[in-house]
Amino acid sequence: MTDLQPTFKALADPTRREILALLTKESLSIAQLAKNFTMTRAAVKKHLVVLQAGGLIHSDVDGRSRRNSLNTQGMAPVVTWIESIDAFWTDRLDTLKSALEKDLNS
Amino acid sequence: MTDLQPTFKALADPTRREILALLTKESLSIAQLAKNFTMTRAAVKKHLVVLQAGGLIHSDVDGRSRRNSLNTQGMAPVVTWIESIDAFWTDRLDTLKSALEKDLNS
DNA sequence: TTGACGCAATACCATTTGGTATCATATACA
DNA sequence: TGTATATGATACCAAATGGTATTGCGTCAA
Repeated sequence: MTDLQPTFKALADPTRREILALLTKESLSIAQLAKNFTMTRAAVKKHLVVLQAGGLIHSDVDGRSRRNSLNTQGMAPVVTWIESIDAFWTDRLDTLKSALEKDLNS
Repeated sequence: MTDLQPTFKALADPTRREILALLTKESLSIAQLAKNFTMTRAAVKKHLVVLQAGGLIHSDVDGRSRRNSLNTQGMAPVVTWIESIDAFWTDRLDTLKSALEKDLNS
């Protein structure tokens, strides 16, 4: 059984969800991300650490900067858990997953 | 735009997720739920309040007891949000695929 | 080599959170 | 009625959390 906690915890903060939403558009450095918020870069950095612990992003060194990118595969444990709670969502989520798998295999 | 925060917050605690898992099998009173944990009944009650605020359960009076039941519809905002993140991912894969094909053909 | 720039790390602070303990309220039943 | 049972509500505590401020470390460019 994978550890769901870090991922659920990462998703529980609105700032972190907004960071993820921003990263869906493009990979961004901390400074670029921080421009979207009123808080300091250090605060944004802390959120990135939590997101990384949840397996939702990864960051790669790029010169003296650092590119933070989305890792939607990290959402998999959450999706699986939701499925386990009620079969109602299984169909909807299965459709979503097949779409992803289709893309991955094509 | 529905308020995702109460639901994500409700899901962020392992005890609360376990309560939801227990409620998938049957509706339970606070006392019955509390038997599954080492914490006090009052602590379980607090978790139930948070789950209710997240729209994930509802509780109906039943004599001097109270039946707590799962409300899987409450998961809808979360699923929708995840879809919004994943929808990007499929697009992103398409972009990547086109870029690769372009590279291969050049 | 020397700044300047971007990020990392740490100390520190206020607030939130998960928990207990305790007391109050409502209902079933002898 | 009176008592036991189940829940509700509140005060309080320790730890986690989200934030700032500050300091230090690499890396690019003149």
